[in-house]
Amino acid sequence: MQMFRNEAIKLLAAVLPAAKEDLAGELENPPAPEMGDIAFPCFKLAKTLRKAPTVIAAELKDKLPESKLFARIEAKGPYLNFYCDRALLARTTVESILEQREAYGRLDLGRGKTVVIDFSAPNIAKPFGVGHLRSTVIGNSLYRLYEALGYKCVGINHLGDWGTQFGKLIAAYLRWGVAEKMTADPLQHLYELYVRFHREAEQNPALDDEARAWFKKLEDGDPEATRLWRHFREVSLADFKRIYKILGVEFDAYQGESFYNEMLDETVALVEEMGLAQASEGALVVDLSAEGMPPCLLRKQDGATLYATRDLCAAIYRYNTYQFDKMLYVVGADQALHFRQLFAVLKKMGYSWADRCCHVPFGLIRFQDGKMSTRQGTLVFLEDVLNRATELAAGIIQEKNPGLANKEEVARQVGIGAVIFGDLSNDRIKDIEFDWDKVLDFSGETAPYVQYSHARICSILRKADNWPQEYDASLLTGAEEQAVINLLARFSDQIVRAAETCKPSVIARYVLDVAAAFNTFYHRCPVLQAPPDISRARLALIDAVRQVLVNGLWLLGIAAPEEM
RNA sequence: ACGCCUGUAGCUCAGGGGACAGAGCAACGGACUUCUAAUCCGUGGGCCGUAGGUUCGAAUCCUACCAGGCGUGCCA
Repeated sequence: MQMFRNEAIKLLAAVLPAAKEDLAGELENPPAPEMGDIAFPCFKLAKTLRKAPTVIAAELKDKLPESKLFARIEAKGPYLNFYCDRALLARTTVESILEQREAYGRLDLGRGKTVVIDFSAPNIAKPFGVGHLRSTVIGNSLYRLYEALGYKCVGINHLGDWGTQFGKLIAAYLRWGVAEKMTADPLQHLYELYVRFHREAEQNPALDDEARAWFKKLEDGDPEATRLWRHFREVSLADFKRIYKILGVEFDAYQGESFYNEMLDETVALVEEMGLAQASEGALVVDLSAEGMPPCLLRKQDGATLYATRDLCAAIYRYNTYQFDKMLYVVGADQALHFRQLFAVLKKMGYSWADRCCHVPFGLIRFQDGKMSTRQGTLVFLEDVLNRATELAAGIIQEKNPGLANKEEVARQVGIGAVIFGDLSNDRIKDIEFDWDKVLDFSGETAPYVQYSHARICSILRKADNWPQEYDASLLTGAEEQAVINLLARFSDQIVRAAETCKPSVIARYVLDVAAAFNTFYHRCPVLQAPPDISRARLALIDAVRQVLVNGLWLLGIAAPEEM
C-alpha cells in the first residue's frame, strides 16, 4: 500500500506546488470501496487557487500524468480518488505476505533505539488480581509492538516488594499468622492477613503505628523483619512466575522496589546537593509549586523513603544502564499525578531524558459497587478468571469438536485469549466494569472469534494438502477478496499507529476487521470447489490472511490454535 | 474547592477535523446434503451529555456548564 501512496504523492507533486511531505499528510482512506483506495481532499487548495474544491478535483484529474499503478483516478465532488490496479495490489500484497511470513508487518523504524517498558509490577504478598492483568497484557503487547518496529526492548517488572505494606504484613503475621496455613497456601493466607489488618486497624489505629515501626525496622536491616520479608517475597514471586507462564509473558529483569534500597540515600543526597530538597512538616520534599503541583515527598517524618523516592532512583538507574530512547510506565491512571511529579523532579535535576519518560495510563477495573480493593478483600483473583474461561472453552470444544486431539491445550489458548483480548480490545484509558458474563462470552468481538477464523483457514489449507503453491493473485478481484486484501495491505500502518499511541486496542480492532472480512469471504467464495486457477489464488489469499491473523494475535500475546 | 480522565444505538464500545456516524451484545427474521453455525445475511434502533465558539467543513478542536470516575505530602 505504501508503494501506491508514494506513487499518488509523486503524481500530485508533479502538478501541485506543495511539498511531498505535506501531500503525504493530506491523503486519506476513503470510507467505502466504491470511492477508491486513496483519497486526496481538495478543500485546502480552494483558498490558494481561488476555485471551488470540486473544480480543482476535476482539473487535477485531467492534469495528472498516467500511472500504471492506478486503474483509474476520478474526481468525486471535492475529492480526487485513486483506484489501485486491483490485480497489482492483490499480487504485491499476497506475495509479500507469503514471502515475509512472520516478518510481515514488521518495520525497522526503531533500529538502534532502546525502549524500556515498566509493566505488570504486582505487589508482593498480595494475590495477582484481575486489576494487575491490565498492566501485564498492555505492557506485554507494547513490548511486542515496539519490537516489531525494530526497537530493542527491555521489559522490567518493578515488583512492589518494598514499602509500608510489609510493615502491615509483618505486624499482621506476628499477631495472627498460622504456620500450617502459610505452608499450605501462602498467598491465600497472606491475603487474609492483609485484609484482617485493614479491618482491625479501623478500630485500632495503634496497628498502623506498629506497621510503620516494622517497616522502619525492615529498612534498618532488622534480621527478624528481613527474614519474614524475604520469605513473603519468595513465595509470592514463585506464584507470579507461574501465572506469567500461563499468560506467556516474560521480563528481561525483575527489578522491584527493593532492588534500589542501597542507592536510595545516594539519590536523596544528590537531590539535596542540587538544592532541590527542603524540609516541610518534618518530611523531606521537593517543592513543585512552580509547576503547579503538590510537593514530591522523598522522606517521611521518620526518615523512611516513599514510592516516589524509589521511582526516582529507578529512573536514574535505568537511564544509566540502558540509555533508553523511550521509557514507558504502564501504570493505572490513578497514578497520573505521581508520574507528573516524578518527571518534573527529573527535569529539575537537569536530566534532559526526562522528556523521554512517558506514563501509559489505563482505567480501573471496578464492580457495580465501586473500585476493586485488595484491602477490603473484594479482589477477583486472576487465576479464577483464567480457570473459568478455560473450563468454558473446554465445554464448548467438548460439544462442537469432541475429537480434537489436544483439547486441554486449545481450551487454555482460547479461554486465556478471550480474557486477554477482553482487556486489550477497548481503549486502555476507559474504566472496565468487571462482568463475568462478558468475560465468558466467546461470540462477537472476541479472541475466540478471531481464533475461530484462523482455525477455519487452517482447516481448508489442511484439506488442500500439497497444493502446488503456484498461484496468480491477480485473479483476486472480487469484492470480498479485495476487501480482505485492502485490510491485509494496511497491517504495518496499524502497528505504527498502535505503537505511537501505545494502544494495543488498535491491533485488536484491526484483527477483528480482518477476521470479519475473511468470514464474509468464506461464506460467499468457495476455495476448494472453485475452478483450479481461482482455487489456487484463493488458497494463497487465505494463507496470507492466516499469517496476518497469527502475526496480529502475536502482537497481543494471544495464541492461534490450528484447530478448535 | 482545585486538577486529570470519561460521556456516541436499550447495553458494551469503534471512529478523535473531511464524503451518508459504525460494530458487537440484546430483540426479531433468514442461512448448516457444500471448506468447522464459536460463523454468515437481513430488519429495527442515534438532538454523538448541554450551550456557545473556531472552520469551507466539528462526534472529532476551543470555552463554559452538567453528570460519572480518579486524584490532591508522609499508601503504592
